[in-house]
Amino acid sequence: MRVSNDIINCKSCIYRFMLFNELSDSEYEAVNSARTEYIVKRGDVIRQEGQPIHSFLYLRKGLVKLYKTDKNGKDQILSINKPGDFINLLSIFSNSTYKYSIAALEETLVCNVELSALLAVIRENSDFALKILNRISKISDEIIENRFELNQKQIKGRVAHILLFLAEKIYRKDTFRMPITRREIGELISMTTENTIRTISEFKKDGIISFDAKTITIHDYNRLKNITKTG
Amino acid sequence: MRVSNDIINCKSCIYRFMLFNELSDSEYEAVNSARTEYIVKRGDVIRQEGQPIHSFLYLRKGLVKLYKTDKNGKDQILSINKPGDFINLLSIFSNSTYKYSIAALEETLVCNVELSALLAVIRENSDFALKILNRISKISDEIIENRFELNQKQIKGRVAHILLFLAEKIYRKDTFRMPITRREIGELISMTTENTIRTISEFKKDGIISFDAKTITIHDYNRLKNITKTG
DNA sequence: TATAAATTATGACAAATATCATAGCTGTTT
DNA sequence: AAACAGCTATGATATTTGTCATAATTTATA
Repeated sequence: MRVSNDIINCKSCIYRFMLFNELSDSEYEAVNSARTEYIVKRGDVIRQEGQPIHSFLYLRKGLVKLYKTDKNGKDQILSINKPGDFINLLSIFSNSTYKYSIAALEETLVCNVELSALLAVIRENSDFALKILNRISKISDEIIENRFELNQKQIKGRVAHILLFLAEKIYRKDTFRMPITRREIGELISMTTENTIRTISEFKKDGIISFDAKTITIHDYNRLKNITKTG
Repeated sequence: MRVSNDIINCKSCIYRFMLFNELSDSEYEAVNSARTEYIVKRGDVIRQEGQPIHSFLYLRKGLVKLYKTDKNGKDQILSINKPGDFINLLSIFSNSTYKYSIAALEETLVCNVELSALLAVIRENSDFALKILNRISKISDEIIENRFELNQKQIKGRVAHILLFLAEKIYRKDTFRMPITRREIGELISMTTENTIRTISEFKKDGIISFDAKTITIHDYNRLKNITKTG
């Protein structure tokens, strides 16, 4: 019952919300009663760099980006998060204010747990604390691993990497509505919008993908995977 | 007494080893008795990607690099660590084997705490667990922030960033023995060795720095800082 | 100390990426 | 439906970075 209450809309959630199964009934109630939810739409900024941190945030539905704006006003996107992800875990324990911004890429259901409730449970339950340590390490591993991968690729490999990520990790489908603009892909891979567009057009010309204004279809996974390795 | 036992050779250690001051005497003894130390010299690999994780590692003296080798056999350096730093904290809680390699950049005194002893203390002492959470978040913040900074700079800005890091964060001196080769600087900033060398030579020609085979001196901090902003 | 190996240095050229300009397309608002 | 803003598209050109070659210097080692 507890689990079904927390699982929405995403296969991987079963695995992800297991975190809460570490808790006793009373601990779970403590977290749950400190929880609020709200819906945001594409473009809404959920949290902004510099804002104070009051809560622990996770997604029940939708898609968000974690990003940071540099001094030239350009954004760099650190990660894209899906239902079940704890989207501000990296910030909670190291800073009193956000180091990154979070914005919705589509209609998104955000859950808010009062930070004090989470901290109380961590204090009570050391196994839960270790689970949090594990989760936080994995999140940071993923971001670091991602930058490591991108750094050894040129633009074609980087774009291919993102397209595969969307198809395999986010949508688990060959055809999907593109959740991010070409500019945002550029912000993910640290390339200009123009060259990102050029690269995607080239993939289309080569028959690897096809797309219209709304959706994109991946036709040749092998070739795309090859490009992430060689390009 | 406990503190003096843990402070060696580095101003920032007083701050850093405060972590252990969270512990009761018996907890501290548990950690301390599970501790061994050994000395390694420049080039020695302390831990290698893929090795199983048995211990918690920190430095009492020296300098190490955390790095990862890509499929072309090229290294990317994620961070440089100094005395007081916990050099494998990111790996401990997320994986059973190392995701990064660690190697000494100079003669280094490494401390090893049996992982089981650390975990036992974390289980007993939730404030200590929170401190570990804080530390791990800061480490990952630093690495991510670093990549964010580098991504918005061209080669001159990146090299300047590293030189300032060495002078201000590691040595706190204008003149110091260069701990890393030009190739390693390139591996830190994701640029080729040749272009890294060219850039450093250019700084010399411009009078911003001077160097011989062993040491380097920074003459114009302002100009170097400016380059990190504009370049 | 002699020799080898790695590092630093520099030039010429190739390749990748950024920049600037312009235009068509799509979706939103009035 | 018209007007607008933002996104996609593409060409021309400039800039940045990488690659390859070669040599001097430094460091490590026999």
